[in-house]
Amino acid sequence: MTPKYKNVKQFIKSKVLDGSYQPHQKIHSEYELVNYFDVSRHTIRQAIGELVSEGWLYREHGVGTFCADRSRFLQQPVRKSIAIITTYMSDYIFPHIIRGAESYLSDACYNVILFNTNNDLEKEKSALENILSQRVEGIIVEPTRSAFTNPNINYYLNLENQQIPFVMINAFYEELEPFHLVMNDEKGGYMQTRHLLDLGHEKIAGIFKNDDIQGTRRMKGFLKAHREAGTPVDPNQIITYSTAEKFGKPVEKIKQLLKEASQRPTAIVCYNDELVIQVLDVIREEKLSVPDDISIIGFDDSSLTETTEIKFASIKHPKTKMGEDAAALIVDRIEGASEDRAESIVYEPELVLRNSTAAPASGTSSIAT
Amino acid sequence: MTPKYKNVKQFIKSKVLDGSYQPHQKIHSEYELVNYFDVSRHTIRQAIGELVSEGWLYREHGVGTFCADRSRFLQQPVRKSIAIITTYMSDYIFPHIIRGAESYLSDACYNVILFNTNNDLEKEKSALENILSQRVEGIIVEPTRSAFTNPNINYYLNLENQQIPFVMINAFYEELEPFHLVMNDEKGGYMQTRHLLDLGHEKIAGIFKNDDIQGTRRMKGFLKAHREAGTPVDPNQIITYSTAEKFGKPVEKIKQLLKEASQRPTAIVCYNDELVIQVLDVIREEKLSVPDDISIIGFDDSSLTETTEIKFASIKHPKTKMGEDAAALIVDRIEGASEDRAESIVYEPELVLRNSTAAPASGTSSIAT
DNA sequence: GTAACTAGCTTATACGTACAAGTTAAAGAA
DNA sequence: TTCTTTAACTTGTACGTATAAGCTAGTTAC
Repeated sequence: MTPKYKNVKQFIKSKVLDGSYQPHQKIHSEYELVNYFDVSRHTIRQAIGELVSEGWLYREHGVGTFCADRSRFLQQPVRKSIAIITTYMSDYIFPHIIRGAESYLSDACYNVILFNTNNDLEKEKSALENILSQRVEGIIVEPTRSAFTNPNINYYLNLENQQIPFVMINAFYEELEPFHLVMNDEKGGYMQTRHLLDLGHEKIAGIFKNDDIQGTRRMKGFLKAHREAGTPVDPNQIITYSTAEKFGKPVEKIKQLLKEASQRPTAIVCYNDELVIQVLDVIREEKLSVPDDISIIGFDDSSLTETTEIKFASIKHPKTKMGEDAAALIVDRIEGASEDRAESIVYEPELVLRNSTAAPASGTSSIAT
Repeated sequence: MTPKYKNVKQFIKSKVLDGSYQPHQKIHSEYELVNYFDVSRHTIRQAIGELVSEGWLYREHGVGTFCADRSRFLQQPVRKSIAIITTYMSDYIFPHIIRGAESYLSDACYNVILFNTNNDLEKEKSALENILSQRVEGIIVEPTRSAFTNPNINYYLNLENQQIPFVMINAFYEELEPFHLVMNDEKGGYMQTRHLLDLGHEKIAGIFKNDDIQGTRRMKGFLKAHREAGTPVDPNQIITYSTAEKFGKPVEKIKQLLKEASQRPTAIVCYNDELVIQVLDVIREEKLSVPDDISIIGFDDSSLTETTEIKFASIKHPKTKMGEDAAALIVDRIEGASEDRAESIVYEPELVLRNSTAAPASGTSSIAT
């Protein structure tokens, strides 16, 4: 005994095939079919539902069910694609990384598909789901909230199962041991701080982000430099902030430090150049001068170092080159030409001095407090 | 309110994608899911039914429902894609435009494929060829060297033939009469200049780009404001430059003007905020002060207006919103839901004042020199 | 004439019930 | 032990009901 819904299905299919239903023509309504076959609406819907999912029909809410146009079976070859997932694609140095990757990948005949997470794990999840459900050859990903355990870890493991290569840039989840391209952030933080210690500073404030690995590593370097120099670190001089607090907390905290002469540091190590810009505003407000009263140093050596009246020191970040390298690495792993050559890269930091650092005025000095 | 069965569907799909359900592994039974989600079995069956027809799962009568092995079947469900072609994707306000578009398009379930031209017509050509030879549903393009005739015009005409909709942002090729989203650049240039004229300035320098339409339009506004105010324009006070000359010519020319007191303008209208940053360096070099000696005004109201010690006036640019609008417009045209609603947008400029403009010191004024 | 409303159609979602049919493994009989 | 039965579970088919939501055309009100 064939099920009723299969009879209905066959009946409609025949009408499509013999031309009784022409493409885009409305077929009988569900209730008409209910009466015609003397079955329940559920049965009719089951038959139509399957025909829709098989491409014979399509439905329009409130209008009716229509015969599909099956003449379109032409599908052209699709170029291979690489997905890039970034946290804040429009800000700061990220666009440069993307441009580097785009440049390499378009030369290598790959499409670049872009996903932006806004540092939102839900968005990262939906990006990964999209990627897993299409054909993407590889992924360049900048991890979201890299200092914490990532709930999307399963998706990354599944990428490995499905042999879709991915590389992580700027930071990476330790537990995954993925291919990665990162700065030596600890050394970078060390170099920032060491430079200031060498100049004779003894009271150095450090402002670091605490929800990505870069921040915690740079702070580690900050502490290491102090330890090595035998200079004690005053916990009050360390300020940490999360991405959400970016535009409030660090500025307020540093303002407090600068206001009280007893607390005031003679130098400030900043997590990145964006932060330097914010801190410079505070310094101007307090009528202090750089580098006479306060030395300051940023990280990433972005174009911001040159935009203001104070051209400030920073640590060089590969930016565009990192994008290119990431693209090259992923293409290598896809095309498998050189299994051995493909490996992670740790970029060594480089100090770029400008006129924002100098020996401290006090201690030996003459500037009034 | 998303339907319940879609939630169930998404839940199961996530489990497949993140690998919780491995291929050929039995998933939870229908009644387990009924209890878990507290919905009827009908709802569960609807969700599973769709996932089966989409190839995520398969069922065995009397045994259970299983995760399908998608590894070879994977090529089928390709998401629709929109291409974005930009001139300088990493610089200045462009990343914000892209982010706006990405945000809208990912919500609307489109992939974003990125092409960067570096203002190189050859690259624009190869991007268009790529797009035409794949299945791309629509294009958002920022024209390359828009002030000149475009040799790639045939590709755009061919896009029209193939009924692939495109919209142009920031500028557009007049001869194509495409859908477009642009600033009212002439009015913007007019407002910059008018503000300075209203303050009493009579010798205003204008620095404009000459290889895109934005530049020529803004200059037109600059001239119109002068004409309307009855203030003659000294041709020596107008500086134009091409993209290639961006980092040399405008700075040198303005330096010449500022050095000679007889030529020195009391105010400067800049093509955009990036240029203001460069000009501010020259002003500092010449030991002039803003706004006492010189007023200055930028265009685009980018974050640069707040980075330096002088917070400068600018003309507001929609940036992220422009990206969103462009995406909405292209999606509208693809899905054809509202043929009449889809139309070009001209954004009206808005003057944002900060502390970079004031009445001129000489002439009628009281501010000490 | 036009605009707003409404009745009546369509499909969409969701609850319930019942029984059929296939599979599995434990319980019981040989 | 080995075979058979059966209980308990799985998915499959099929009915009924209700309400929501979208579209269209005709009617009404202005």
